[in-house]
Amino acid sequence: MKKASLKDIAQQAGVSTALVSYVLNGKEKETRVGEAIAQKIRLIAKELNYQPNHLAKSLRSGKTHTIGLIIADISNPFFANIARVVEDEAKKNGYTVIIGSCDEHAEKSWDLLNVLINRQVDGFIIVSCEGSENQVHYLKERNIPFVLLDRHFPEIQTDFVATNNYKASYDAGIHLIKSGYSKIGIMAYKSNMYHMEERVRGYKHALRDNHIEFHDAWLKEVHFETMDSEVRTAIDEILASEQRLDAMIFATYGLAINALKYINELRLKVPSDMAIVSFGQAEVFDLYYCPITYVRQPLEMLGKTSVEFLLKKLKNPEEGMKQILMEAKLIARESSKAKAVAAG
Amino acid sequence: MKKASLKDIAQQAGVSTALVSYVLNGKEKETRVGEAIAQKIRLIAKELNYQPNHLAKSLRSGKTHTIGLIIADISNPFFANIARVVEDEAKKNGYTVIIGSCDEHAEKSWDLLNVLINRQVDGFIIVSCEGSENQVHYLKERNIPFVLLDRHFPEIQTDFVATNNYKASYDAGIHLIKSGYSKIGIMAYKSNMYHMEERVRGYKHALRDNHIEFHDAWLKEVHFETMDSEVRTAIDEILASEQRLDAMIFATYGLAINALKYINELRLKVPSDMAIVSFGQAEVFDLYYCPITYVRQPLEMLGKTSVEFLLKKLKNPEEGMKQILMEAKLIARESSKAKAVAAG
DNA sequence: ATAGAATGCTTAATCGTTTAAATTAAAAAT
DNA sequence: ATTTTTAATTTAAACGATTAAGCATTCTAT
Repeated sequence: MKKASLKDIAQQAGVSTALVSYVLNGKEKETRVGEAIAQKIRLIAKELNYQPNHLAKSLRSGKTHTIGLIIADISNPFFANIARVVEDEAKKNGYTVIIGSCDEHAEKSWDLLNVLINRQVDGFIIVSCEGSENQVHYLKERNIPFVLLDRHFPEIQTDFVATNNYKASYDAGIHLIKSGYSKIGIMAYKSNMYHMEERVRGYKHALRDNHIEFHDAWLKEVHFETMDSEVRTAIDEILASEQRLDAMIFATYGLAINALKYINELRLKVPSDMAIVSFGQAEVFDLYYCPITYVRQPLEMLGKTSVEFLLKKLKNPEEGMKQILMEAKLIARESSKAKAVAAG
Repeated sequence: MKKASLKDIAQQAGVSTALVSYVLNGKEKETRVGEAIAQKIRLIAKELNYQPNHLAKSLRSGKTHTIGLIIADISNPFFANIARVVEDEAKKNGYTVIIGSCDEHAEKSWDLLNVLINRQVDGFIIVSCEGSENQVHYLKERNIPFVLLDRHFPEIQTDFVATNNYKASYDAGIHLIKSGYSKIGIMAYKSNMYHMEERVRGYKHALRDNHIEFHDAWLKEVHFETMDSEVRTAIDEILASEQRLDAMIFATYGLAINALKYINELRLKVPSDMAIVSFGQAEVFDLYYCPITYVRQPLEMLGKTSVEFLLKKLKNPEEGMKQILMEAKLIARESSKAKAVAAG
């Protein structure tokens, strides 16, 4: 049994497709369709289990009610969760989301962008990866609506929804200092992306404001692709140095996971051998023998707001630029508890 | 600047859209397009950065090159990962995947099904939830191609790709018994889904084959929606009973996570207080103070094969029914290590 | 020279909708 | 008895692509 189309209904009802379209779209009033014929049309539609063809609708209207979501790394649970939020929120508004992960590769991101543009998505929500500025410019030029999520480029004027990473990292530093730690390192991705730089900057300022001198060796930058080995090397270096750190901030979930694995192998104890605060959030942090203190980003709000911004823009393309920085919250757990000797 | 269409190219080249279509689809030979004009068309297409409109193509061809993937619970990392595999594999073959999670609700699954059918997906890959048999029948009647993934209904003849859950669970039981445990419980979802029943059956047979009497109190069934509290109650009961269990099998990842959280709260030690084997896989199991023994399902193969089956069916709808059961592998870790007194 | 084949291109229908404009018929106003 | 309004419906173009069929040319063979 083939799918029923407007035509089929029209034939059965003995009317033109226009009438059917009007009735089924609730425009009977404006277009003055007779009550009797309207009833008949609705009945036949139900009988044939009519389902409109989205392709045809979209082709005609130029709107697909589809959002392209490009995520820098879907294997990161933070992003996976944010994707869920975006999907749910979009669905609530009658939009479908097509998700793609570029795995932190600008090239892949570019491919995705094109595939999704071909698929006629109405707009994009993008967690940008390094080196994708040109793509942002492209979207602006082509006048394709989009919102940057979680990461943005301060030098490009765009809509965005992101976390105040500077503040989050600053808070993490302050928290460790207040808990009695003073030799505090940070591990981050080697990257010139703004959100990463902000995390390092916040950490540095926390030290500075507490008259702790920052040493270059305290900042460990590793490459995303070769994280596995570089994290180990970095931790080896930290342990070998005379200035033995007593606490570390991990700027991302992935770094923390890799580091924790290695720390376990080395039989180091958290927090006595090393206190830890990490960005990102996941069940792992709860179930680790020593629950990990982490920076909780307003995941739900980030996702929802990004959808909200985009949909507003889709409804009214003239809408002004929307930018928002949301505050993260430090969730203190065992992994950063006050040093025995220090003040509680 | 608006998107260029075939018409735009045709106008610039001073030819009909037919020629442009032929050239850009590589049919110049069959349709005998002049070499000079073909060159010109290709050049103009490049200049205008022509991107074909998928909607129009699909409307015409009846093929969207889109697969609907309905997942029972995307918050389960096993499913999240399998979704990734499906997506990657589909992309390799030029297909886009639209993912939806029904959160184990048949009703939601039904909605998703309809939304995706409206979107004209070419076929489905489905991780079914309880009570969705009617949906499977519907797809069969409507002759819409689909493959069931991970879960299937033995009483309905369909294509499917799944794990041999009976064997996996049997192996888990044997492993615990060989490691010296004898009072072995299992926690599962209260469900009459086949995959769940098979897991319980496999466990029971492992006991039987080793002359261990199964007690009803050893099987704890909890509801998916109220898992949080019911898992706790179940564990409380186990601890309170005179027949104190020394090992447990968790039939799903979600159950294991909830149980481990509670076990931690109770300060029980794994495996000395209770050995554990769990289905599912995730980083948590690695980073837990005592790495968790788990059943590794052939995630990659499951995902890839399901795509393969579906695409074959799309290419040739007359293709015969394909069913496959894949073997899981038990990954032994600390959480089920041999009891001190028992044989190593 | 001329039928027939080969070549190169256009026409027009089609997929399933939407919607402005045209048409017709009936009712109301003159 | 006309004209004007109002109501109810149809027509047809459009969205952007594909493709079978048709129409001119030019070339080849008789």
